[in-house]
Amino acid sequence: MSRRSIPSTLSLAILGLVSREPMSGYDLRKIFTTTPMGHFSASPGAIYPALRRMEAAGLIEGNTERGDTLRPRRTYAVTDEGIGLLKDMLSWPVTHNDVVWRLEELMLRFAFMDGLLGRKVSLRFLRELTARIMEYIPYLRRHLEVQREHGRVNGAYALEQGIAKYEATAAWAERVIEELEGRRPRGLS
Amino acid sequence: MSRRSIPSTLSLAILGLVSREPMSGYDLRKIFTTTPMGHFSASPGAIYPALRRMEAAGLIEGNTERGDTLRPRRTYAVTDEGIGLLKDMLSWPVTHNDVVWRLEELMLRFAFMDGLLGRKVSLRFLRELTARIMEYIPYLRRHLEVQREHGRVNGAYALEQGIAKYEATAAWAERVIEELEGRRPRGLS
DNA sequence: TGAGACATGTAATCGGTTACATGATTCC
DNA sequence: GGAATCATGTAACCGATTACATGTCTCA
Repeated sequence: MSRRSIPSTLSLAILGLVSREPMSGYDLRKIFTTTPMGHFSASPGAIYPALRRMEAAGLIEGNTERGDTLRPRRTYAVTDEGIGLLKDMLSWPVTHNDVVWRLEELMLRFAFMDGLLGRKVSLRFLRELTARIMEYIPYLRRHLEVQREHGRVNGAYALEQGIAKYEATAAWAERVIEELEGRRPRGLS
Repeated sequence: MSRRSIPSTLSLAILGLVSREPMSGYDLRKIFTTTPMGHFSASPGAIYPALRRMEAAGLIEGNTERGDTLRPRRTYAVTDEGIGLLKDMLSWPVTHNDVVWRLEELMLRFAFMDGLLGRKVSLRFLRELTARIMEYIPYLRRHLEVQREHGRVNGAYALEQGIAKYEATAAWAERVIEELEGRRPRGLS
């Protein structure tokens, strides 16, 4: 795990998508508006500046088509450096803070993992994820007691929703581990 | 549902907390660092400016203690206008976009609902939430098929996690509805 | 030739992050 | 009197949102 990083989750999504196949900003916007791929802003004011930043950082490379016109099309492809950073970020360990604050980003990392890194890395990721969630849940349960003691009925219920979310994610991770290990038939959601 | 609103989720959390009892910025920071109350930045650079904005907007009112010193303590209490806005925001219907992009904010709204509005409003909220989730899941399932057709193994799994999260939330909501209606004993998470 | 999809951009504004700075009170 | 905790703030920077602006291609 190195310290190299990327500013935002949006950038990670862009880097991951562009690493699968070269794309224009418009293609990215289409993906963000028409698929559940993360829920990223498809606003041009977010995507085009992000592409320029990443190009300036050497992570992607733009190729201009129709360059003579006033409305050229630019297709971006990932560079070796971009692939390096992406692989590096996808290899990061799953931390407590990831689980608390960035669960969606973790899922994004997982979604891009199989193309660039092996099944083993996916498995390690899932085991770490499960471990971090299992460490976190008791803390949430203690606060659930506190909410109840204070008579915060809805506060307690809302916490229960959080716990249910983490439990469902841990159960999902365990199921996927079994499937990836071949100990269980695959693909029945 | 009026159009009046507040800029950020952080502001909603602050308004809700301050509406329960007057608090200083420091008190808020402590809550954000030591409890799972949302996961808000406890950074002074976020909280103190937010308090000033909300005071300027007339939603809260600061009371300075120790005003003669260079390090006064300011305790903020909600104003009538603040209560009005909060009640209004808590009464908003649950929309598709809320479910897709702001599930955590929905839970925050729910957590503050019982103090200011009746059990009936909580029940309506939960029914709307369940309905919006049930409408959303088939869309996610269709995209799950697309991921599988494209051979995106991890992509499909990541989507399954999303679906599992929504299913767990819908199940939670249905359970809470029954408990609030008295059709089921309460409080066993 | 017009509609609709394709395609990229900018400017103003705003809130959050990070890092830094500093003072007050309590209690041993 | 020193440590820990209480307590508030600011400045630089940055990325996202919103709204606006505009050009290009395809096909009926």
